[in-house]
Amino acid sequence: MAEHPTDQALETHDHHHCIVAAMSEAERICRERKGRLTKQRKRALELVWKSHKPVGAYAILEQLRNEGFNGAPPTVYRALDFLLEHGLIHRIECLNAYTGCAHPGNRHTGQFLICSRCQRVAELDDTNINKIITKSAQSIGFKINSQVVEINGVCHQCQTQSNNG
Amino acid sequence: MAEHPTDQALETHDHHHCIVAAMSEAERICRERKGRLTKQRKRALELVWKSHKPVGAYAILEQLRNEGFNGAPPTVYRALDFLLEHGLIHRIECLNAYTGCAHPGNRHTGQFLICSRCQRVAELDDTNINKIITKSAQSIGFKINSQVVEINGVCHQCQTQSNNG
DNA sequence: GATGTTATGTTATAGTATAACAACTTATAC
DNA sequence: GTATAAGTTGTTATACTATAACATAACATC
Repeated sequence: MAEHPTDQALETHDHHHCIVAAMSEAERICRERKGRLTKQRKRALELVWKSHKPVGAYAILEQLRNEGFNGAPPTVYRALDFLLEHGLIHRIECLNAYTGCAHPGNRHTGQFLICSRCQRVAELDDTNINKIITKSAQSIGFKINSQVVEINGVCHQCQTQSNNG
Repeated sequence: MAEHPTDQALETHDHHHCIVAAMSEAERICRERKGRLTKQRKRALELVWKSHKPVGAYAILEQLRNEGFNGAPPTVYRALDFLLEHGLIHRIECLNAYTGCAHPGNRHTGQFLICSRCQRVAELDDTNINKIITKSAQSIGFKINSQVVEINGVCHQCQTQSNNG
């Protein structure tokens, strides 16, 4: 748990619990789907979950290298691809970064609230948003494969306190 | 108008008209806001509008170079920044590319339907989508600055015809 | 025509992602 | 048990996207 002080200050919940829960969910899902959650994939997932801030592929790479893996970029991108495919993480397009999926299992479309102050991302899974987007697309005959909904702004916590980095 | 054959085949409307209209709108808006639509910015905007496919910054750079400008990446990114600021183009996050704004004027949030077959992008400006997203964010105290809504799929035209690249 | 402001030129570099091919592991069948 | 096929990782090189930093030029206003 060697996080930055700011990270710790911002965690109002037991984030360790998040990680443990996410990992055991991932194990279960991969077992079910016969996906192989190898050592590196597992470690990559843990690193993604380490905070609620999305992490870049190269940040993960650096961590892995610090831990003795001697990987190159493709190693990390492959792990991320696997995790994305199995719905264990999401990619945040406007940050070029990755974040743990709050409701893993089936590949689904969430909405992401990205705080520009604390950099944390919260995942909504508001089916109303999906529905209205789907409806709007259907009305002009567009067939949806996937949706990207990313909302930039300031989270509640950061609005009500001023001492954030 | 030296477009690829596929581009031409896909254009079911007089796209030249789109460009002309967009440029004159841009002139008007810049005059109004006292933004300087310089030669390069203007040319960049025209190149963005050249098709309904979003174009990357380096594609624009290459075009400009072909035309005798001897610019470097910053030249193009600056022009794009200006155009984004004045609401004349949009950035498509999941493509790292730029597309002409269908309703320029004030900086607004559109929704983008991205066709994976023909690569064309259609812009919706569905206020219902904005509203429901805003509502959902507000309900957890999140203050929105900007929204990214990008919908990947297949457009109506591509669904009903098979001869698309 | 001096001054401040805005825009562009230029060089270098940072950050993100993938192609292509080799080597190794694992699972399964024979 | 070893041959085979499938999946995973290693390795090198490179492509693509974006910005920092500083120099120069164009423009507007007085």
